[in-house]
Amino acid sequence: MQVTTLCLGALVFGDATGYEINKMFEDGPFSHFLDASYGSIYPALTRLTDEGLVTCKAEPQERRPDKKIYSLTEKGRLKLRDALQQPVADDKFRSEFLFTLLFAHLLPRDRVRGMVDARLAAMKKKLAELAHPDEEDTPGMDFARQYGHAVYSASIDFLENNRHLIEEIATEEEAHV
Amino acid sequence: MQVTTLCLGALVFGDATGYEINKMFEDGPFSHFLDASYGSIYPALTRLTDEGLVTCKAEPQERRPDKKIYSLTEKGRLKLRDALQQPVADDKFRSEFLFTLLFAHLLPRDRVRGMVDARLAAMKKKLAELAHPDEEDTPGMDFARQYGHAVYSASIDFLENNRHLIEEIATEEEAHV
DNA sequence: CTCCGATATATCGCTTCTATATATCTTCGG
DNA sequence: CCGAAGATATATAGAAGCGATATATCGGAG
Repeated sequence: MQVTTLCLGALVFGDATGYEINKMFEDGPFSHFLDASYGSIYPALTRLTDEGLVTCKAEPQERRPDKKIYSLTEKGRLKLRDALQQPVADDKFRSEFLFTLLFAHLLPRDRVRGMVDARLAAMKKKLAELAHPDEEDTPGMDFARQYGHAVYSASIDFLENNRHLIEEIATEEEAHV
Repeated sequence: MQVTTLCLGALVFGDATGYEINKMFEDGPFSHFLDASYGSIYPALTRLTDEGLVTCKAEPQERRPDKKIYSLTEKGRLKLRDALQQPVADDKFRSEFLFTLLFAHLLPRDRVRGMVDARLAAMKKKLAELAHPDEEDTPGMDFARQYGHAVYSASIDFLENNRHLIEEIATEEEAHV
């Protein structure tokens, strides 16, 4: 799924600037299961404008470059609906954390403990973000939020209950003292 | 984390060809939480060889190009150990499935049902792969396997218990008949 | 006995990420 | 009341990596 499609999707929720679309991926509703950055968003918006799938209204601003507000066209709406009917790629999970733990036996125990602590903290933060429904959320967002909450809960439980297994494997450094 | 580091890690488990390393990402022990492809693996192995972090032994084969077997050097082993002490990137989860469901209200109900069925099937397949410990697995692999099992179990449970929420939102097509 | 999938190496083109440059406004602590 | 830091906003260069493809052979299914 290309960034152009993701941008069309973002604009379904209302007109937005490139900056605002970026925020949706960074902090906003998409942040938990998608990512895209300026380097792909701005070129994508240009391409979409060329193809007539979005329109761009430049709003003049004093002492700064124009704010470019993008809106979905009817053609863009149809294109999105079409794209959403195409087969989706498998969910992908990427974890340098788990990769590193494959080599726990090569690492000092403190390093392993620190990594587990950091990951737990990060996941608990995410869990808190996902804990409460937002009244502005669409039903789809609410579903995604609950899904995320369930998965993070399970991850945290597993890590808390099983961290000793991996920490035992790490090399004990205290012998060096 | 660069592909070079991932390749160093792959070679800790034994000498291998580029083809075999690719399989580790596609089917093997890394497949559940990492990905890399020929386009990055082969160039990475060349770079690692140039830097003396791995050695390459060409094994002549009849009627085909030589099989190039890569081995970790002591220098490479140290480099890996060093790389594993660097801060790891956050885990990343990418789901076009959840993205598409954000627009469930724009999609025919059959499409949504089909997507959920497909995702459940894919996750159950993954769960089955992760269900049983392999005697050849290292402790780190076993930990990752159990982690994956816990997360997939939770995902499947959530989807089975809550799929009606998203399916109700989809547009009912039967009215058109 | 043919065709397909696995084995095996390798590269090209395109997409996309990371980091950075530029410029202004707001907010908040000292 | 000032200065620093962070938010707003656009945009691109450079590096990295994915997906597809090309080449070639072998074993097994049908």
